[in-house]
Amino acid sequence: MDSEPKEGGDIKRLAPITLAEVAEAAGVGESTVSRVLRNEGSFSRKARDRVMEAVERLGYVPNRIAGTLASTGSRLVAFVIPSLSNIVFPDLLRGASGVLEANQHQAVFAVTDYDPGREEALVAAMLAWRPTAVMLAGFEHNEGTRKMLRASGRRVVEVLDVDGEPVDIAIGFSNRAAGQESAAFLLKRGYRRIGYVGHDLERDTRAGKRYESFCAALHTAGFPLVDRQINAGASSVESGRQGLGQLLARSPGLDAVYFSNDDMAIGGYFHCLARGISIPSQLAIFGYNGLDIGRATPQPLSTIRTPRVMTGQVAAELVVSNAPSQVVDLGFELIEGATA
Amino acid sequence: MDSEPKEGGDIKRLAPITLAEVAEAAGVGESTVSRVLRNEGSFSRKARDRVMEAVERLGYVPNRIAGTLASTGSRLVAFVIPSLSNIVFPDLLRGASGVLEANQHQAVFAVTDYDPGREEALVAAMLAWRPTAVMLAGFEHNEGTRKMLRASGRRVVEVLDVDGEPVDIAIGFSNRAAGQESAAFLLKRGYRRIGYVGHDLERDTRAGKRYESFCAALHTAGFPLVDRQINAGASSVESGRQGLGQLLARSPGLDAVYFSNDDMAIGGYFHCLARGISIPSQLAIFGYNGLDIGRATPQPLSTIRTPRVMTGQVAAELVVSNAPSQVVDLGFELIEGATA
DNA sequence: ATCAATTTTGGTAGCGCTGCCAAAATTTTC
DNA sequence: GAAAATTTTGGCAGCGCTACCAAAATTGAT
Repeated sequence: MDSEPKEGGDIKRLAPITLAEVAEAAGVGESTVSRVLRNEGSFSRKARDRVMEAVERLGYVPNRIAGTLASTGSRLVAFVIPSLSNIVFPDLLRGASGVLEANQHQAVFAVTDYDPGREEALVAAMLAWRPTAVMLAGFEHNEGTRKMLRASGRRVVEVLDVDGEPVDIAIGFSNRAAGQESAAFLLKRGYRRIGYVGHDLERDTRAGKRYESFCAALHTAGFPLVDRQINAGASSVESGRQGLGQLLARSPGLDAVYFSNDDMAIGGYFHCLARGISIPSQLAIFGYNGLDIGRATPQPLSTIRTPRVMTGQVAAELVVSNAPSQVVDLGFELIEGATA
Repeated sequence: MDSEPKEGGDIKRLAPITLAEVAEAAGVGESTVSRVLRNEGSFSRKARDRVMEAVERLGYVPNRIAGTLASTGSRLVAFVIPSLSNIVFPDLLRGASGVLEANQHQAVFAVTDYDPGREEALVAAMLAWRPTAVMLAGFEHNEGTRKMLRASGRRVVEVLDVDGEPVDIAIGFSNRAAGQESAAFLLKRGYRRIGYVGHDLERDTRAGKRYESFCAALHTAGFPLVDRQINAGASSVESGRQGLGQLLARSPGLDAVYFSNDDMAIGGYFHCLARGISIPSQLAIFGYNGLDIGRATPQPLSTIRTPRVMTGQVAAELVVSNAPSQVVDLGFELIEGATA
């Protein structure tokens, strides 16, 4: 094997087959081939058969680059997401990709790593493909990003949050309400000395919103947050485990801990298992996301289940159907579980 | 809000700015603008400044569709992956996307749901974008898929496996070796009555390869697999938990269980926790993947850690550098852990 | 100052397809 | 059977950009 990229045994062509070649081979005009392949306009059954035969025989694959340039609409949908480590985003992509594929669209994505500057650069790169829509996480974007999006003439969908002013469409659930309800639940259960373990809130602004409204609700109820441990970096099971260890070392009297998400909460759960802290009698644990793993633990995790996959589905559906600007609140479900 | 998609306050343009308009505004020729923006060929400092000023002022975003059609190479890399639920694939995408973004490429993806027919259709859809490369999981593809890929003139990268005949490039690790080493490890530790809990092996052919070579190794050693529980559907913690329950109900005398991956193994771990089965003295557990969560459990999971993110990185690097056809075995690492 | 070498510049022909239109073929109507 | 209505068809401009080339401007050598 040498540096030559391809040298494919049988079929060796530098340039792929073009529509003109198919037309030639089928003995029809280019327009007819185009119409048949897009199943648009009118053509005779005979023409159709001859075209299809030629397409088959030559192994023709249409060039969407050219097609897009000539027509309008790229049938590409761009996702500019903060991360792929946080299961939230694969779930979102999963929901969307099914719908997109069923509608002959393709998903393009790029990962910002929670950096608004990168987000701006990546949005620009994405817009260069003239996508049908751009999907972003949440509402916190640079002014430059927002301006570019507005000027782009593309659909813009901000997902996984509804607490903000959308550029065009927003689909998700209220992180503020989630934080508030989590607090209400813990209070209702009688917990009073409540702590928090979270990851980098500067970057994950949705987690930040949950935290803020959680604290506010506790405060209003007269039982303000006792202590918190906020670890740098992304959320992870390990971070949650260590975080709870550090928190409890400082504040041993806590009776419940709210985690920034389920990954962190599962880590906390493991800490308790390892230390023999009984849940929930000695310490209650509450998460966010409603991951599957939380249902398989010996005690099901108390958490809030968010419709992440459905967010992706609905986002994709609105985009392919060219729906009007709107905010769709898909809500969430509080899972009582057995850890709080 | 009504059905009108956009009506963006200030900037209202149906068609985005074109390069010709920038040239006009900057008082230079189109070619100059093109050269400046691609930073290719030569141009004076003065020309550069005028172009950049106009670009800035007009908010010009180049049209890559047109650029690609006129030149060669779309700077798109297509991923046709089986799933987004299995963390393996987000990890792969994560590794690749960083490298791609750093090299001005974009990732497009589609999800086959482990269906070779869908894979074929999606590969065709992807090839329509004339991507720089197509990345696929493993070697098990329809003949039609393979033929299309060979005829496409694109780079083809088959990832996450090296046990097979690549179309062009293969990067990953040996699933057969992993199965074999897992068996050797359990035997070395003295386990003799070994079972297996897995998910749908027809579809996840890489898990199937591990299973086969695991069984073969046990057989060779004279301690063939005692029993197995194979659940339909994708792998999940819940499936692993239930699977182990069913397996142990049938074969209570097992002293070790090999799981199709870490998700399943963690499920098994939870089953043991819930039933008070002590690990590893009563039952040993061994997984595959080396997920982070397995390091945070009270007893670290015994497993094989695979370089999934690095697979993505290397795949992307080879593609952007137009490396020759080759097979890259990234190997794996056996984590002794505390569960086996 | 003169001519050669070099750098910078703009015009223009496509890239492969779709959209438009008028021409050709077919069907319907009287 | 002729005229009108309808369906089917092919030619060609042009989508926005890059590649190529020749012309213009600048620099260097003598």
